[in-house]
Amino acid sequence: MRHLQTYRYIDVVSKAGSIRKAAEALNITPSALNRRIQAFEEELGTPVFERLPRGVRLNTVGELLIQHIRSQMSDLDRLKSKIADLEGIRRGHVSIACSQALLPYFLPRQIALYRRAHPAVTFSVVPRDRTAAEQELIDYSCDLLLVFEPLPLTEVQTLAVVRQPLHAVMAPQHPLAESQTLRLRDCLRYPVSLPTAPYGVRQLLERAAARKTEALKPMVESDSFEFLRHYAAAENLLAFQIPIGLPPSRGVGDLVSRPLDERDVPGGVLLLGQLRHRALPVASARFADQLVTALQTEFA
Amino acid sequence: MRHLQTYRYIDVVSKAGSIRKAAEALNITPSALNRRIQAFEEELGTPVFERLPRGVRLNTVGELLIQHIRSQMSDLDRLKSKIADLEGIRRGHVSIACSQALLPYFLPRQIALYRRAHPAVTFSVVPRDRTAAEQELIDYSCDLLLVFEPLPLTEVQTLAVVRQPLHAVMAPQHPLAESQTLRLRDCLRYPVSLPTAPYGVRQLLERAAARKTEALKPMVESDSFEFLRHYAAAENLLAFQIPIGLPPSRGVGDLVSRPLDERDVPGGVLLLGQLRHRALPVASARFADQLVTALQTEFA
DNA sequence: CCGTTGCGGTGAAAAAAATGCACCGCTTGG
DNA sequence: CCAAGCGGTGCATTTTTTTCACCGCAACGG
Repeated sequence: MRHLQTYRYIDVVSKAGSIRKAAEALNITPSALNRRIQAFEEELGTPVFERLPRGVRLNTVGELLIQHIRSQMSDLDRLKSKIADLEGIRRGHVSIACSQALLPYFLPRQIALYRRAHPAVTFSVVPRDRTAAEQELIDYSCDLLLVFEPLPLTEVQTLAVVRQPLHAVMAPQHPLAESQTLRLRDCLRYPVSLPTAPYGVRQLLERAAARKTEALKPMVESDSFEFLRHYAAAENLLAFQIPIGLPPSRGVGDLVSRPLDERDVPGGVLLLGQLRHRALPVASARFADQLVTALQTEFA
Repeated sequence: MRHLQTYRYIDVVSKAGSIRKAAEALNITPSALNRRIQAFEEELGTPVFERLPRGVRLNTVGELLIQHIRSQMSDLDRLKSKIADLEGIRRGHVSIACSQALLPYFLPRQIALYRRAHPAVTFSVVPRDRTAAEQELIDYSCDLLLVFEPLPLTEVQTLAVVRQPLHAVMAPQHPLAESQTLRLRDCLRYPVSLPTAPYGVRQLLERAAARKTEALKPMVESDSFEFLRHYAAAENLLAFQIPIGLPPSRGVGDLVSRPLDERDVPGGVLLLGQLRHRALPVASARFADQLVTALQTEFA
């Protein structure tokens, strides 16, 4: 909307860190952008940016302002989606920041289900770790967050929480594939692969191992659960995953999964949330509702 | 702020009911205003006003839009007041819609008290009946509402409620001035003056009288409590008022007040509220805090 | 040490947008 | 049937915004 251009400009400048870079991104000359900002600051009666030798940065007022700008933009989106809804069009866009475990099965299924009912609604799914996901919410870059083992998130309002025990994933011919549930000690007798330290799965395992005074000695580490899963199949290693990241049946294709005994490794939690006090666009709110019921019925 | 001019224009047009009238109020030509509205509607992709033979009126989308506009404007005010606060200026404006009983003693005292601490904060006090006061909140024309015996107010969020027993007000030489508390039956033996039907005081008395199968036969009716009070002194009639509308001591100057027995006439409630889900400007929020504690300590 | 680079800012010309004016067609009410 | 009031439009005019070319400044690198 044109009357919010200045707001958009300020937003872009704050992200770019310099007027000239922002101007390039906005396809206008730096001087035009500079003048807009100056005019706005004059109107507001106070500077919004600190001028540094290598660019600009929001000052305290600017921080307040940028929050206001983001919330107003999101509110305008919400208005538009309400209007679309009112016209029966049911358009919209839903943007979700989520942990990797959601990518293979859960979200594709849920999104497909939602889009069968509302084909004009589009989706963005961005894999993010737990802290980055929260930042996406705060920036209004995402509507929803769906992460495993969140850190204390002060800006997030919980929509649903479900418990997720850890599973070990392995090739069908792995010796442990015989057991129905696995003890941690048994797992650690075999070579394992692990996600890197920031991930919830890794932290749960580290904590559990520490309690048993065992050490984790992963043969392979990676940021990618998909890689770990495939690698486990290839080299007959153990990998670890949570149920929502596993196919609905416990063994499918070239891998099987077995739950870890909760006495050894307590399950983590998977959290669906949104930015606190934010009113979501209708499409996002409806999709969130669907996720809440899906999570609760599938992982009660 | 200039970038919200179109919003302001739309707001004024919606209130004026015609583009030409609004244009006059805004000191621009109707054609300029008309074009702005057309441009905005085109940008939005849908009309906002219905064109009628004698003017324009908001359509459904327009109603949605106007809500959005009001909330955005109020949000901008809040941002500005936050900024002022941050700069230590503590400016601001507080606007209160209230019942008449608040006008003589309570609000003047409270506002004076607040302004001693924050001299740059300005106030509007508009006397309104209970339904009109709610409308003021919904329009964002007022920040706070302070009314006696509110009807069910769905859009209002309660900040404080205090009980207010009814008092009879009379000249010191009135026979009933002897008693400490009054029974309804005693009062009705003497000529009384009453506020008109929409007022809470009147309704409480009507209900109480009906229960006792008595009838109220006011000698004088008025919309103005101030008039009623002075008239009671002049003709030696009984008037009725709630404690918050009376001077702190029970008899001062040429009038005394005596409480009605609560067995006959149950007290009403005085409610302090704001628009639900609205974030108030800092000044209004602080003043509301002060009112809450004042109400609770003075009328616990 | 000095040239180079990238930054925010400015003056004047050029382009774009908003406005004012005069007018149209329409409905309504006397 | 006409006058009044309404929304809408074409065109000249005014105002605002953008561009272009340039300045001074601080940081960096040889």
